[in-house]
Amino acid sequence: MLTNARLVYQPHDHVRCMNAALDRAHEICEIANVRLSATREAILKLLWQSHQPLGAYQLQQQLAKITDKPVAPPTVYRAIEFLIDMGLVHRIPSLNAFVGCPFPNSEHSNIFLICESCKTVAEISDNRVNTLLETLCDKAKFRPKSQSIEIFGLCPNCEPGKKDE
Amino acid sequence: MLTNARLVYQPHDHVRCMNAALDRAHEICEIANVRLSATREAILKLLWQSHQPLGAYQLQQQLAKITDKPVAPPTVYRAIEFLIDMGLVHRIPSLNAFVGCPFPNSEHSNIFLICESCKTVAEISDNRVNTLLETLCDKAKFRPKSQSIEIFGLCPNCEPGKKDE
DNA sequence: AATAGTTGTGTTATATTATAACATACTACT
DNA sequence: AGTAGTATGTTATAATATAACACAACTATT
Repeated sequence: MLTNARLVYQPHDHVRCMNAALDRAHEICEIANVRLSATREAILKLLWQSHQPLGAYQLQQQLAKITDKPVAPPTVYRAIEFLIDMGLVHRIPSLNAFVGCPFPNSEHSNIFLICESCKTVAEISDNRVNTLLETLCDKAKFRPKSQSIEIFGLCPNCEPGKKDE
Repeated sequence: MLTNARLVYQPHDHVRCMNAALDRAHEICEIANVRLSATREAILKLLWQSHQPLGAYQLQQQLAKITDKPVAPPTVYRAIEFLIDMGLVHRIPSLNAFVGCPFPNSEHSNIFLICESCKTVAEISDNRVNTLLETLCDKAKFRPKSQSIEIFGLCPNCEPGKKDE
């Protein structure tokens, strides 16, 4: 099992967290021989400002703040598309929003824990879930290609009463 | 485990399928003492025309065809919201579309098998998945409230080569 | 360094999905 | 019939996403 839940739910050196993600991104793009252009890197960096997903238009706005020349929606969507294709970013369908992927090299498809209060998203990658779902698909004679598992609820910081025990 | 996969993937008496769903809906609304108005029933019926999900604007168009007075989007969305609240319909977030729920009385949260070719959606309800996901949430100290599990791939009818063996 | 081919971005317009806000109509109960 | 509650009509607009074509930047080769 792979997860960034502990990290996400605790105060941590987020700058390091972000830099690690950016470093991984550079590596991955280098290996794949594709360009992590300025726009693409900027979008990725914005997505790593926090563990809350951002919508395309939020990204557009924030990009306008830090750049001189504001960009139009297609540019944002193209950058996002690239990052998703490279496995560096995930789309959270039910939120129409995007979040940086904490372990882009993992083969496993991922589970998102979405806090309904603070909107923080943690990710879990677990083989048992995949195996179980594959078994179910098999029984149904369905051939799975990809999946999206979103769990909504309250993260430990927003859970009323006990914060950490 | 509960599923409508077998049914969905095989030729079946769909009129009966639909009528059963409508009957269930009437029952459920009666018990809950809420109104399954004409518009609401029409929308539900449209969603049960097939096992392919429909978007809000597709529903609007189809409704316009069978009714004399076309309705505006809010009416469609309100009907959908009602049906979702009653557990009679599901939203498929990644498709921005809606589909009739085959076992509205089930407590379990559901898994959608979405065929990328014919768009058919089958549903599975399985306790082991829920249990496993709860265990994972527990470890992450995340309190789950609801979930959405979408699996994309090919249904047996669209799987190239072997149709049924 | 000039060229051509590829890849990335700019720009404009528009499609698609969803909701806010307020007015009116319907329904069930007394 | 009157009234409270529920459902729908209507208008406008917000929010999300993409199509289509022009231009620019990068890369590899000569």
